Amino acid sequence: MSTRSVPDRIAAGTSPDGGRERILAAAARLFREHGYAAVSLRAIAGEAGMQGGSLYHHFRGKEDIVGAVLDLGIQRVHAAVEAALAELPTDAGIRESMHAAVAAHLEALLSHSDYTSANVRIFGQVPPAVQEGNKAVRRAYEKLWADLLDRAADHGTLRPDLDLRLVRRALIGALNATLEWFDRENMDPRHLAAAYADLFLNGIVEESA
Amino acid sequence: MSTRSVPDRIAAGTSPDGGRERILAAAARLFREHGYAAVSLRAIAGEAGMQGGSLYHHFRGKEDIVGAVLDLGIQRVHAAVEAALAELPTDAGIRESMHAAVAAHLEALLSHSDYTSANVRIFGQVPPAVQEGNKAVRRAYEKLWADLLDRAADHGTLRPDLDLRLVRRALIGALNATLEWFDRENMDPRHLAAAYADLFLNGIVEESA
DNA sequence: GTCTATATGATGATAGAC
DNA sequence: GTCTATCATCATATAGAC
Repeated sequence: MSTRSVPDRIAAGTSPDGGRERILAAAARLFREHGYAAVSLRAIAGEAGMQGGSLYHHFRGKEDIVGAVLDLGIQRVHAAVEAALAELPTDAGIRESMHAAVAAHLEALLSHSDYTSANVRIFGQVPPAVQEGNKAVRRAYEKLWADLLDRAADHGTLRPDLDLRLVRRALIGALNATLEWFDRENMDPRHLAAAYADLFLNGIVEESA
Repeated sequence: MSTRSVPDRIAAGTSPDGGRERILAAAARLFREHGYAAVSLRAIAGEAGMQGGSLYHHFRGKEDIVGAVLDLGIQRVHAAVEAALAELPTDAGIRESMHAAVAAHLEALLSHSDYTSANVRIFGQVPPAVQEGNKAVRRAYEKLWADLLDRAADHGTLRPDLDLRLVRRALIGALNATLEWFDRENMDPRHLAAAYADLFLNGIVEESA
């Protein structure tokens, strides 16, 4: 039995998962900035405070590392949005639900931006086997949004001529694109969320007619 | 004076710019699929039907090639949208202008998808000097959209509380994200353009109130 | 304008000491 | 669990023949 607390073990680098987590954080940051192929295992190890060969104690290889980074990039956003929707009253309308989901997505997206941006940027560049592994995680998150929009449509609060698949893709595309320009120094993510939810709910023109 | 027509010279690979264009097309396709660092000059040369050393007759090196690919990815869309807007009557409203601009952006984006997708995917992964070179091209295209939205706001046809910078970024983000899933076999780009223009103009909820 | 050959260095992965 | 040493392979860029 360990004689050190969990934080102490993490600080000492002897936590069972401390090494693994340090490696993933380093990999996410480097993959985001330089792409998949440009990042050497030596560079990841260096950022994580170890030598190249030590990575193979925690992961089977480069594909194993990037697979974990890609999955975390989706799963953290998925968990945040799921939790935000669970906190809403059961009779919440589309405006309230959309705002909560958009705000949770953006807050998680921009808080874990090394993982989420790495996912958006390099998914299309990793080996096919790694892509396949991440697709299941992606589909699970897409279903959350599809269900949210379907429920609103069933309640008659959405315009009936919409293609909800296109709405979902446009919305997620616009949200994820914020990774390329958003700067916490200049804007509050909650302001961004309010503006984006309003934009998709109401559009830009003054009158509907 | 050449005894062959321009198409013949291009087909024979003896056009003054045929080699350069073949190299750029090959590079765009490979950069899009595998990322910047993953693509070797030998691979680009092979796709273009030559050997590695021959590239240096047309370009100074890898950064020169990727810079040209990134610039073309923006410039071709910019030119298409500019031409579409120029064809509109001078008294065209925001609905007509938005639809024309969205349709032209999507058509050019998806027609030159190797160049445009390479730009979206690898811009953040190329050396800083290459990024700087492409930023001027990006800013020029952003100004076109900023002017379009500003004119509509001046005419009072937009909701007055909008942050037009955010509207522009959300719209371009949603449009460019189509590169990751759009398939010409399953959808007409004009249908996509109509749905996206309508979505941003009118939003998704049934009533504005 | 394209070729071959080459200089110089970095890569992913592995083996085995401690 | 981390280290060092090493293998085989691949990279960009250059030089010079044709």
